[in-house]
Amino acid sequence: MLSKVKREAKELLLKALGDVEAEVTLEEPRQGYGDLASPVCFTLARQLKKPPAKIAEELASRIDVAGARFIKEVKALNGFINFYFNYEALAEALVEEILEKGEDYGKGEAKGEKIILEHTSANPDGPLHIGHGRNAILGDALARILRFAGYEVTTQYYLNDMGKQLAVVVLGLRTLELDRAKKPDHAIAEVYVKANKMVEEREELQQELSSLMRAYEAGDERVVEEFKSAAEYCLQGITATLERLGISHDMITWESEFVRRGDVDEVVERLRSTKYAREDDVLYLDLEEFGIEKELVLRRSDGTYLYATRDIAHHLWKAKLGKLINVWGADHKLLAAQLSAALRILGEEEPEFIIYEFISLPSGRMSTRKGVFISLDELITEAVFRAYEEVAKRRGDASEEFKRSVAEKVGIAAVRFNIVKVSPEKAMVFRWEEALDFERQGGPFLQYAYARATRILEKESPPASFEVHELTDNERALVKLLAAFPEVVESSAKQRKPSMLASYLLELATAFHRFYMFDPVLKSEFKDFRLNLVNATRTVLGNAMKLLGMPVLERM
RNA sequence: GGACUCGUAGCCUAGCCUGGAUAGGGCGUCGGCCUUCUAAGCCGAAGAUCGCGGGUUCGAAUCCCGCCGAGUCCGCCA
Repeated sequence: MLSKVKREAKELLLKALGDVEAEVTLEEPRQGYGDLASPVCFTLARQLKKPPAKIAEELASRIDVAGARFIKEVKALNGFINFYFNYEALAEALVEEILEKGEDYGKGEAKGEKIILEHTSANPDGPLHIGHGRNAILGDALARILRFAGYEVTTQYYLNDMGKQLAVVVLGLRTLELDRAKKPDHAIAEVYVKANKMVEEREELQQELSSLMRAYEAGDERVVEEFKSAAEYCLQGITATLERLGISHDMITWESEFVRRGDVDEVVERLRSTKYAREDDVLYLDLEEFGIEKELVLRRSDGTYLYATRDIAHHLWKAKLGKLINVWGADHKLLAAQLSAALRILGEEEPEFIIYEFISLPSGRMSTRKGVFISLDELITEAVFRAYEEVAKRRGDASEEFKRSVAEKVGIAAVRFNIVKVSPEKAMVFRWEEALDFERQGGPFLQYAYARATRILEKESPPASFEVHELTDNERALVKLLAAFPEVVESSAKQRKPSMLASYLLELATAFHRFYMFDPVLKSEFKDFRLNLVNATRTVLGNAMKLLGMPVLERM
């Protein structure tokens, strides 16, 4: 809807410009300068050899607003052209559109493009820690946004089953007891940490580890069974955690598939015949031409392949399924560059990478191997517990079931929102006080706005017809934000930035809370319109929260 | 040492890609608002050399260059 208004403003400007050539841009000005602004006169100033303010005034006086539907007034100020909306017309058309489209309001046209979105992909050697959580939450939000924007998205978990980590777990399971009472991924981590120590301390185990890995690569039936059951057991725990957060994957791809199917041999042969290949006792690619100093080793002197080699084969395979997007941690930047270069050499399409920086502890980096990490389970549990205390304090008289259910949803929303609202390129330091401090503008703040809207509508449902009065400032702010939602979805998808949607949600919820404070609905003479506005706001809040995977609450 | 990312009030953060009018928020601090649709809310105050220096531009937090500081990576690991 906002795009319609922008188009109208642009047309008015172009018409007033006549045959003067200029690139007309529109921006959203700060408060007090109208609803849309164009700085076009600044670029024209040199061309016309006149001060911008003068041009703006002439231009503004030439704009005829009479035939416009959503623009009411145009003013020149400080060299800018400022447009003022006809909020009454806009509100009427907008509210009708939102109520008609409902859950589909903001949805983009089908783009006819398939996307394979890889995210989470943690090694099956223990539970997800909060760093993996950033990956999963970011990836899942992105998947939801892309789908809503009109892309056909398949989410993928790439399971790294050929690494040393899983082999250490398997080795450990041969002698150590698996604690079946524990959540599977946590039990596996316990074995992993112990086994790692053993391997470090006893040399003969390192031999055993290598032969175990070779046996797995060769497809030794008994060993394959051991690896598979260990990985699957761990995965049970991991998917349980993800499920609690509302995250799922459409497909899980096992790394070992590419080796056994011969995909890796094939891709190595292809790369070997290019001019970038070098071969002495090892086979590697010289990637200097791509600005990468570090050579990429494809095959060791003992003839085995490396993780990166297998990943090239993996990407070649999945590129056939659609456009590729990978959510990877910052530690994989070099690998991402090397992988891209290798694919470029082969003339294949390169994946797009969403790189996120690390979440570290005040004491430093997390490490599953050392057992130094905060698991996502811990974080969720603590957040839900904290939420429970809050509900108990505020709704002490409510049923136990109500308190538990609200606490779960508030906790999940808080965890997801806290992570998704900050840009991925920002490194985070995890502190419990901060993670559990339900900040004023966090997940619960959004859920509360939704619940407030719901409670009003429970008391009285919005009538089908309504008259629009002259809007208050709070109503205008709300209308403008609601109108912008489809554009926010579109650019959030295009820029692959869920955090944009998070910022939008905060603005929308803030606008609604303010409206709620100052503009009574049920006791208003404009009740009919306001009920509809509340309904529209609730719809958009719900749609937007769904895109971030946040549960909504009817009451809290 | 090299490559990449980040640097915005005491703390956290938006804006940076695509340059525009007084740099948005939040936490914390101080002061207000529940006889009115749930105060997980709202209003107000104080708090910013947008790391530093230069350049481009009518105009720079935003683009370019240099420097400083932090993080990450630089295995025949995954």
